[in-house]
Amino acid sequence: MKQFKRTLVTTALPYANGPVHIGHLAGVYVPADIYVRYLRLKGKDVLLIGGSDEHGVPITLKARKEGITPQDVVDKYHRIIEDSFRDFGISFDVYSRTSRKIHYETASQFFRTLYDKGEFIEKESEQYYDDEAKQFLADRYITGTCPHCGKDGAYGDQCESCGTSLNATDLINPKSTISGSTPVMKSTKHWYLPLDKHEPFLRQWILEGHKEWKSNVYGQCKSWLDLGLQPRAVSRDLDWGVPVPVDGADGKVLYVWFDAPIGYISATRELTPDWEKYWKDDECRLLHFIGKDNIVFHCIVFPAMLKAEGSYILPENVPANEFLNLEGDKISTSRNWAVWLHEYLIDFKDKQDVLRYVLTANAPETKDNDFTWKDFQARNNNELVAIYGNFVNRSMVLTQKYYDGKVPALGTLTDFDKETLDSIGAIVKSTEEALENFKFREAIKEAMNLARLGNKYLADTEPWKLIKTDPDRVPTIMNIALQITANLAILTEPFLPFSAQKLRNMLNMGEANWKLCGNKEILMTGHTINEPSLLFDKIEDDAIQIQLNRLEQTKLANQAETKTAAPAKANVSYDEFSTMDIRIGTILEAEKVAKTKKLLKLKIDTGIDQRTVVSGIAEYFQPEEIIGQQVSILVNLAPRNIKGIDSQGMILMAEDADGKLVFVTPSSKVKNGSEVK
RNA sequence: GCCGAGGUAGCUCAGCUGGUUAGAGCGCAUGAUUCAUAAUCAUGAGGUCGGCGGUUCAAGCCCGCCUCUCGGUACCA
Repeated sequence: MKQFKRTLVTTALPYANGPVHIGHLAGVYVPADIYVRYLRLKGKDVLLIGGSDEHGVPITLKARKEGITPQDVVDKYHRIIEDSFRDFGISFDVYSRTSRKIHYETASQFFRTLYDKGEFIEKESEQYYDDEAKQFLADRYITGTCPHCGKDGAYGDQCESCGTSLNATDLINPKSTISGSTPVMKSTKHWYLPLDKHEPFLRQWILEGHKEWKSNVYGQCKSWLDLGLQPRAVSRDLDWGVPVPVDGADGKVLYVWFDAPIGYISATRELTPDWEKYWKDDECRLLHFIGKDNIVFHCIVFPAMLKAEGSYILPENVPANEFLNLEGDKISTSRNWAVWLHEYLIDFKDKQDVLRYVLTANAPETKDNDFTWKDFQARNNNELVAIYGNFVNRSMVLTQKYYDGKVPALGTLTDFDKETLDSIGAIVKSTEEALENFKFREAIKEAMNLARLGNKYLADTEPWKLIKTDPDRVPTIMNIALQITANLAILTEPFLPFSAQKLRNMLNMGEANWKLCGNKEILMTGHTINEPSLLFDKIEDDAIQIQLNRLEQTKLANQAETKTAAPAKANVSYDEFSTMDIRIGTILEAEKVAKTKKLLKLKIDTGIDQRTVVSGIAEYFQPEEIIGQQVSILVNLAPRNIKGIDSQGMILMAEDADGKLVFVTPSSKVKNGSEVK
């Protein structure tokens, strides 16, 4: 394996439109912090880079909604995020933000280099333009009626009520959210990064060169490469972001996906004038810690950018994690279904390590995992308190009691003593091995085995009995128990930095140094330890119940919201309404459209004729169970070809709050062809 | 539909290029113990390794089909 002189660890930039939650922590920041702390303890040259991602349309929308500027939005969340990371002990060497001047310079330069090298292609395209506000509209700035579910308030990229992803041009009756006017199509020029051009290189580099990447990462890259890469726009029409540094590009900024990863580089520049040692020297190892939603950007898009630029190194590994769920449901910022870090730090003051421990022991390394408060409590009480805290406490209390806090001298070692001392080294070794391979769950379990070893050693040697029958033997036992404790103080430092620090203070040890790990004489004979205090406290049921109640409240609030009917659409005249010809018909035949998930091909007797309609209801109905069903059908909708079938009309469906579709059917049977008016 | 990842004890997960009676932690049961925040230590119960079929002397691991979960992608008049 190649030896590197330096390591640069980047962590996905949190988007500054909300605080950080446990999903972010478990997936990215906790493992990255553990890894970096470990390397630092080993005396390695390593940097941990982070920062807030502050551009992009969602932030401008949030600002508009709250009547403040985008800068206000990002200032607010950047502060919350930065403070909570610091208080939580994520040991960034630099935590920057993409609205800083140095980032604007770095990103502009980066773009300009690629531009000058001819690495972009230029394309004109037609996009919606707001004539009143005099600006092009990003997809998110356009709302209208969803062509799928018919609900108002769908965005140009997605309908939030049915979850369908859309093109802005699909929207019925589009409106600009800026001025409320109807947008017009207008031509605009943008630059594209031709990912397809880099495909052969990426294929070679990943599929041949990095077979050691985690299977989820490797698999997703392969999936994308096999689908074929497309040119991707690097600019867009918006006034919030890094301006495109080219003449005649007024009103255009770098697309946020292009700008954000460059933030890693700007943050490093902000930190040190030697930043090129970390970015442009192939003796440096670049690692990206991310969640699975970011795999494609960090394994395909960003490397393509770096390669196109030419002077940068590429990531050596991208240890991406899966997602963490909360009490069985997906974490969601918009639904407020999350444990927010800044709130946790208040509710569980000085319990940073408990959350760090739980999130590491249950990290979503190979598949999505579930965080439950009950598990949180159990791991604290049964593992941190009972195994780690308890061992530390009993070895220190005994030392105080028998030897007045002075480390007693080692006497003659029994075979069991030697075996136990050797086990320390073995545990350190397997912890290291797990850490080197980004297996943090396994690593923390191994580290805990050291505390288990200590408990077993005390139980087997029983110094509290020997003190009466064989007092000369006890100093050796207590010396060994204390050496195990001292080893724990170092070994657990990357995972539980606050508790490890506290333990070192109790042991009167000084700074941690990984080189001492596995050493059998960390504490010298006669060394005085301090009075012990508890490392971890039990968490009682009521503290857990408070959290569960809060989540229950969120659930109720969300239900209340979805029960509220959408507001009425704008008025239409009777003449407009009467242009629609809605009839009652009967389903004669139904079959699933091959190679689709949602589509049924229906044959309808409309009373006028028998016609074919394709309908997206296959997820809710089996073909055989709807034959004979009476339905309402819009018969004069312009026909459209779907999956090679001409669809002549649209079946009317009512959508329930949970998204379930039901037919709009006459309350008693009527003749086919009856008009609905 | 297609692509990717996953489905192993009640829970959370290990299981290397296929090889003896499938492992760990937590939980549970029983016993021991009291230095310790009733914490600890030992022992034990508990699994047709998602299902069916195949290859092999031998399959949790390889192949085929099916099924469920998560993600991506197509599609929704």
